[in-house]
Amino acid sequence: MGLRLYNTLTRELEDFVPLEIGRVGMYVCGPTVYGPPHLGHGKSYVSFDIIVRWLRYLGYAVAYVQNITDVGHLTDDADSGEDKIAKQAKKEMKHPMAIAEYYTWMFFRDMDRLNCVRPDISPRATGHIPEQIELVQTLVDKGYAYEVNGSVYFDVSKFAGYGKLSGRNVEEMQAGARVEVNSEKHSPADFALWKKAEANHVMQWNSPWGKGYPGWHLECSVMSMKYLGKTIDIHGGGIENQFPHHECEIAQSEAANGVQFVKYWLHHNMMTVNGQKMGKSLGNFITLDQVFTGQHTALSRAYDPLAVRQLILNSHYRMTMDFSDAALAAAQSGYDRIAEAVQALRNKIVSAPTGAADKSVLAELDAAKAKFEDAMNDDFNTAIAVSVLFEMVKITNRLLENPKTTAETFKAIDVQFRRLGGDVLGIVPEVYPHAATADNDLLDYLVGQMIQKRAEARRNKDFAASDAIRKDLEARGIVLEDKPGGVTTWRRNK
RNA sequence: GGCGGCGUACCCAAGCGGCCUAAGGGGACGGUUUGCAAAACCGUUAUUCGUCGGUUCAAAUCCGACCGCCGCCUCCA
Repeated sequence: MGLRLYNTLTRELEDFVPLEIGRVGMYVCGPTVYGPPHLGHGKSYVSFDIIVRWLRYLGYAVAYVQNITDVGHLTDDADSGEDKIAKQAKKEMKHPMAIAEYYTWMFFRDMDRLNCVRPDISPRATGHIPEQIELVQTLVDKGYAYEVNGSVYFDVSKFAGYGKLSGRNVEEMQAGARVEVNSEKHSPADFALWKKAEANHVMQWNSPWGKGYPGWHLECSVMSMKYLGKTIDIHGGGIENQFPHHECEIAQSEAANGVQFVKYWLHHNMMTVNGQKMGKSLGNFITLDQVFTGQHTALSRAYDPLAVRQLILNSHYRMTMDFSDAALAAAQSGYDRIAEAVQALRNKIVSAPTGAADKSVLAELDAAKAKFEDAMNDDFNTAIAVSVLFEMVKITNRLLENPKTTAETFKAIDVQFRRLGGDVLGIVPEVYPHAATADNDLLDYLVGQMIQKRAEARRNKDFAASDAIRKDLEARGIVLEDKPGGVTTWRRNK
């Protein structure tokens, strides 16, 4: 079975056929950098990270572009209100570019912690002002846009396909529109390509229409075209951007180029808190950093970034996910369970007897892999994919109890964990941060000394002393576990 | 008002016409193991999928109505 994905444009599950054999151009709408990234960003970019990773697993050479919006757009409606980055800049008494710089850094930091692969290109909107002006000019020249008083608007009535992505038509929208009519526009549905800047607007550029700044929708069209071409395979983003943002991107791009802009539109759904969308505007968001440090009243503890990732993968990307501390705690427990098994497995490879890998285990692994691949090919069903990892955990634990299991058998399982759990899902790291290996040698030695002291106390039936040692270590985040055969292992439990 | 989506066990969540008397995780309870823990293992926890109808040999899955919740139509992941 090949890859099938849900295309928002056609509202159907479609076979994935790239424009060019073996290559995929993928553009994902990035964040506007005026605040710390929150759990919603996590769901968004983990979702697309998985898609990129899966395409690469399938052998495609993927060019992954994800922009950074560092020009503030407007806080209330399309034609008035304040630039959000400028607003934050005033608040922090910094230059808008300093704000963008700082939150861009924070975004990358948190995405790295979530184990998202970096985009191949992270273009900034401010780095593409000439190209944006060029596109506006093209649209004016072709008669799709008009200038009024230093601002340029796209004339929606000139573009027949407007509404094809979101399934709306202009008349219906106007009936219930919440937007105040802007007198400059020919029609309320028209949208700004270029806005005239007032003198006190910090971010502004020269243009054929005077000093101004670009409209929000413009950057994605421009950067997508510049780095991936006039028609791209995949464009991703949040469902809330389906309209107007993506609809406007299509109108601009197709009007200018005369060819289809995007073949497959992929939209992920929102993260909610108590059933309400989590958003910067709503102020109900929990930042990723707060989750990783436990610094939020809604959280009972700090969570592993990869446990957050696992929580996100636990549901389908097109479904809303209601966030709760309990759900995250459950994901953390599940993550720990996989981590325990994988670490035990890797430790065992060293001491297990040599010999050929067990054929029946290899067959089980193949069956698991097939199930995993089918699930991922079915519109990226990560929930099933994660469940396959748990099946592998079961196999692992079963074999760990059998002293005859060979190192080759364990190696085969580890390879599959690395491939599916690591390369694809990104929830099984190459090396666990707190694993008793490598640079933790000294700690391993010291804890080993304590384990010996405790073993001695236990031999003397001095359980008070042995329990004291265990409690003491536990208070410092080190858990001792007595395994069958008189072996005691340790692990960290922050 | 228009457009879209969701409602599955105590919680999260997959399944989208027959292999479903419904994956997987968490939790809870019982058992094995253990000096005690921890971890692991075994077992139990939805004859039922918001409600009511309909289509079908067959429905959680399709259709209709109703109830509840959410998103978009203003910036937003």
